[in-house]
Amino acid sequence: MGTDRPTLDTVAKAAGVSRMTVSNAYNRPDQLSAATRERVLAVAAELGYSGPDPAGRSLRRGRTGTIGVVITESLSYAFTDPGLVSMLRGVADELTPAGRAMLLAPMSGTDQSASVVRDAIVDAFLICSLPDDDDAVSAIKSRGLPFVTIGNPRIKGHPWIGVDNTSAAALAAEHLVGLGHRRLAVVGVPPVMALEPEGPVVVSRRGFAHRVEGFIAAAGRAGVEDVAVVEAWTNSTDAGAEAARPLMTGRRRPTAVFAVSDALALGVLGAAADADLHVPGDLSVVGFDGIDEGAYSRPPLTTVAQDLRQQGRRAAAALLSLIEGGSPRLGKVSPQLVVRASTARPAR
Amino acid sequence: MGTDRPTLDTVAKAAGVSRMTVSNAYNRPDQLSAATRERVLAVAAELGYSGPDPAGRSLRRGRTGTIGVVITESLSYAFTDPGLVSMLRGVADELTPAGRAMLLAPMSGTDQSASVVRDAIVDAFLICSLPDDDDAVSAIKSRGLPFVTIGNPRIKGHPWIGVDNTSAAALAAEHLVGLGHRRLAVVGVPPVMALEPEGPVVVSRRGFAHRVEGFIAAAGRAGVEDVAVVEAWTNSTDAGAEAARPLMTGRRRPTAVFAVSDALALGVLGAAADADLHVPGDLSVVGFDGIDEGAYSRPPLTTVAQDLRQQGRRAAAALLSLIEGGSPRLGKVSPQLVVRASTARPAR
DNA sequence: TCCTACTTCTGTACCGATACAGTCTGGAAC
DNA sequence: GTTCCAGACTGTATCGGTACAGAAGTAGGA
Repeated sequence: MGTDRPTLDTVAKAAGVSRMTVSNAYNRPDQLSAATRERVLAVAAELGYSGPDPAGRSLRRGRTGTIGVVITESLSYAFTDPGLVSMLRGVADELTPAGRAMLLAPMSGTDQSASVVRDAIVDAFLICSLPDDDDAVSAIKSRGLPFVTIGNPRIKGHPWIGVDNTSAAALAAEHLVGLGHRRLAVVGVPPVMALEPEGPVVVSRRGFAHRVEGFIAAAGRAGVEDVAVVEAWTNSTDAGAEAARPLMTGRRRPTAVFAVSDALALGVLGAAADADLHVPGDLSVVGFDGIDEGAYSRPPLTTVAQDLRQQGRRAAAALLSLIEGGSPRLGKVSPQLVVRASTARPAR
Repeated sequence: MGTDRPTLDTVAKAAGVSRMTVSNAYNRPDQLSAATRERVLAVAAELGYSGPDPAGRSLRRGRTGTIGVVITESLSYAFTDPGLVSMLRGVADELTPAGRAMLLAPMSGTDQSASVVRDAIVDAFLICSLPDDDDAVSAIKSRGLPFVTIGNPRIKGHPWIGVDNTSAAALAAEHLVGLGHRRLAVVGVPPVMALEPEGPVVVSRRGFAHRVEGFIAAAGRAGVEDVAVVEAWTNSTDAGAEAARPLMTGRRRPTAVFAVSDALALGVLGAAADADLHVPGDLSVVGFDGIDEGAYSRPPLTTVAQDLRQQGRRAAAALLSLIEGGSPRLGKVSPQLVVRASTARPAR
């Protein structure tokens, strides 16, 4: 008694029509007379009924209108990664005109990740940069909903989009060696849990390791073996700066640095400035991803661009098509070396 | 017949128990013997049943485990705004330990925004920076779900958190005037639709106009009337650079610029560098928001920080408490003037 | 032996809506 | 005056679960 939320039934009784008629007033205006419809809506408004309850509707209809997005381990971390954010932006680009919402699952690192996936009220999943053996991935598989993956788990029978990190990193190596650099360094991120203030977070699912290997291998093929490797504790600008600091001094310091992400690379630029090294005069820097900020840094960053926004867009489009029963094709994206002002021939 | 997805019933029949027992096997292990539970789960696994369907469950339970987040007009734009992203990060911080997911509603600018809100399968809404008269706001009100607001729509009886943009901007003015600047400029964002590549987008819901007014008023109180105002076409680094360019030349160019967001301010730094003006020697720059990037720019940015991450965090915490039946209190956040290296006394 | 107390499991009634297959009404067609 | 039909509305079953109350079965104590 009292302040119960009105339902279809409440409105139906109050308007003196059947429940179906109220439902039709909202969903199929052509199934009833305009007069009745107006009356029903008026009664509904008076009762404070705001339309069919989404939960009931989605149960009956069998679809929810929302897409689940599952990223790395920690949502909080995801928002600090400009690459992931622009990927999300691409997803949003595609979902907005389709009128679908985006459900971000909070992957808490350890236990719940799978249970969050099991409880997600969605029509389909978009997986981005998860380890192959992640519990969330198998949970998604067993949900039996359509899904596509970006970057990491490549699952047979399901659309996938991404770059070949190994050959992409080779572009950076070839560029630097081509400019004449002979002492190189790589700033990577270890493939382990990083301890963030809010807890342990796996940050290296985006093929960072392959980028390091690909860079070293390509440098080797080009005749350069002198490649120092340092690891940043996480994929962020300040971690990049911190990791690069030791590379800035010494007689045999590298003349060029490849960072496995633009976020790190921006940190390298900062560390260089702090060490009074001029980029690109004293040090060349190459990043990876092609985030917008790279174009506005001082100097603008040379990078291996992979257009994450577009990947997000295409993945989302594929997902929508999958939901409609289509069988979209995705696949490898070609990375582009974007040469800006952070690389040059080494000083003599 | 055939490949129908298994339900509780399917599993119950196959395991020779009642539907309730299967349900309990998942939700209340203490309600049945370990042996039965194990058998039920085994049968479920064999049938490929991945646990209770979230839609059915949420209908029956009356809660969904997800929070709806409604931001400005375009989701795509939201991801380009570092301030909004860090606010989202704060929300994620709070939601992750609670095991709740975050539903981002795609506000498409015009029509659907309200219908997306009506169809959102959520327990509560977090509204961020919407105009008071937005359809989505009234749609949320009529849903009758708990909600809190950040920044713009301040609604009686619902928790609100935000800064007083007018007095916050005054901090910037007082700082600059205190340093001795007498020719000032403001980079604002007009309170209108901006035309982005993907369509018209309202970008000025974050109190930009109040910041401009607050700055001018405070400068006036301090005896400085010479305040030029330029408008960026959107709230982004490149728009900020573009808008600031005309301020960089001329005999009577301003000696200090206040940008209504850090994103814009970073653009101002870029424009200054392009014009060979030294910051802070030739030009002081103050931003607004306190985004992380401001700490790593060259030079590090003086800014009026409002800790958006924390606001997101507190708003989300309040929302969770509201869902639990609590009556949380939020309120005004005090902005902090963070003085870094982008401001100094004007050159003689 | 009977009774109480537990544990374990089952039955039934919803949660709020929509699909589908009618039923009813009034008017056009013959 | 029937027959037929389109349009407007209603009844019932069901979507997939869970809450709650009760029914067996099992043990321990008097």
